[in-house]
Amino acid sequence: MDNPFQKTYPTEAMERVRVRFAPSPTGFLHIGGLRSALYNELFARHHQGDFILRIEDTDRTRFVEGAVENLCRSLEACGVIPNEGVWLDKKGNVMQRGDHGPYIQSERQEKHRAYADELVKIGKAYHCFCTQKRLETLREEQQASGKPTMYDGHCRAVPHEEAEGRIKNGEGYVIRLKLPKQGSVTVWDLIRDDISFEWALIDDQVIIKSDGFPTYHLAATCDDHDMEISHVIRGEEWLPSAPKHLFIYEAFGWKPPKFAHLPLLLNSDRSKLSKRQGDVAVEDYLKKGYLPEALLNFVALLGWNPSGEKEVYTHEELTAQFDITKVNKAGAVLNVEKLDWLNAQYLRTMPTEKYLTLMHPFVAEKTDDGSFADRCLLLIRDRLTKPQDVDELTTFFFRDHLDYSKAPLTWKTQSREEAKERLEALREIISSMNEGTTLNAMEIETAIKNRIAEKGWGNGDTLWPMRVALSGQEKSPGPFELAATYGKKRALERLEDAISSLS
RNA sequence: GGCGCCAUCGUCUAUCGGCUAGGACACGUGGUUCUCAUCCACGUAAGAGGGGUUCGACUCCCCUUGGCGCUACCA
Repeated sequence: MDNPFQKTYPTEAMERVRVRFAPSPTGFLHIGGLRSALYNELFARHHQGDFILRIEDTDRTRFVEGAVENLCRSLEACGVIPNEGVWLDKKGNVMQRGDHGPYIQSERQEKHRAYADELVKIGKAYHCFCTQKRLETLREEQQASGKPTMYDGHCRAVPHEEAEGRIKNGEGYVIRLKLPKQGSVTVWDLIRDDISFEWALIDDQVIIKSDGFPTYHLAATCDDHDMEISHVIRGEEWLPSAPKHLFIYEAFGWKPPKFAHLPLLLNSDRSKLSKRQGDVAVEDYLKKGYLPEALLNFVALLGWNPSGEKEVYTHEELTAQFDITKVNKAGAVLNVEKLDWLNAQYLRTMPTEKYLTLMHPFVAEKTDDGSFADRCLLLIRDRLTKPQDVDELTTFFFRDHLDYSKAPLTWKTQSREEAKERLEALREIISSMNEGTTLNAMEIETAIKNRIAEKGWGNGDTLWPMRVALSGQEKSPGPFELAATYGKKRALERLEDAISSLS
């Protein structure tokens, strides 16, 4: 009854949901960007709408070669795929699709220009001839006298004809919004409800720079309108400029979209997530071997959750449950340990075939024996957090000989003679076993446990030497599994090595 | 400085006025066990402070404090 979102949320009747992720191509896809993209995508899919990728490259000084391709690849790797806008074809070329193009902002410059001129014409914007120098001095003065630093409206009063003349004379200029000087404006946000701002405190924003390019404020707003964007879901850093955007919609008599400003992702010290403190690039996480599904799951739950006690969600489940109004207002600290845990969950529960296919590249160079490699991978599955851990966990499998100086072959206070005696017995048991193609861990266990019982030995004084003989490690998978994984021949070679090292 | 946003375990969060404040990660203890890991069980741990409103506030309102964002011809 008193839910403010019932105003018109989630979508007005018959309205087509169209949302966009609009990054600027300054390098790589930021993990926070991935979350923004995901929330947009989830919202769109949930409401059977469109998810558009638009590239905001109006700042030519910040453009990075290859960044667009990079962005697309990271999104695709994570399965957050736009159905409209910029995409990469099979050869990796940047392409565009949809009837609302172009989707690369720099290609829309003429439209932006026309909109800006229109705003000037209807008295909602004006040409400003103030030099950088003047603006600097102004700012310094304001700072010195403790006043808010903002444009003083110096060129607001320049008559149209004079402005035309000065432009004709080649004088440099920008176009600024002619914002109201009094009253207030209220932005309605799906996550934060109503937020009010005093017009008097908002700067006359530059919408066309002296290089003729539009700024974000004009370009994004006009493009959102042209592309019939219904909901603008973006980072919280845009909240303070939302009134300017609203002003443009109203100036043109356009119906504004609904806004949802997402909370920021934070470093562990609660500052805005930065490169300085760990990885922020999606590609870096992927390179480290984190699974896209895990990363997506992780990022989705940073600032939102479906309020059950479930932790692991598929993309489909996220889509079905996603509710933009349930997104948290507070920023969220990135907790890599939880990502590790999630990743491990995925590694353990995915189909075995998929697991092996995924992991194979990490051991492929170490052996030609594919079946042996698979057995090794299966054996370490429970001890894996990320694929890159594979190396550390498997190297001993593929060594010709193990270095037994690193871990004692003797258990606790056991004598070398006794350890050797046990290993010789084990060698005899295993060599008498019927191998087939591989040994079976259960059979080995039964045979060895029988012998232990028969002789009155202890588990520790038999199994420890065996396990270390096979692994060369203090910590490793169990001895029976190791023997089975090696196969009869290799297992016996290892035992032989260990026995001679005890002689 | 100005404007805005925010505030539950160390971290991510549940709670839409009734709470013995729930879950997950991390951490600790115990069990299984030759080791480690897995797995299972258990445990430590939170409503920033102060005022209201109310029979009743973690939940609503105000103030304070703290954190963050914006304050560019960057997005």
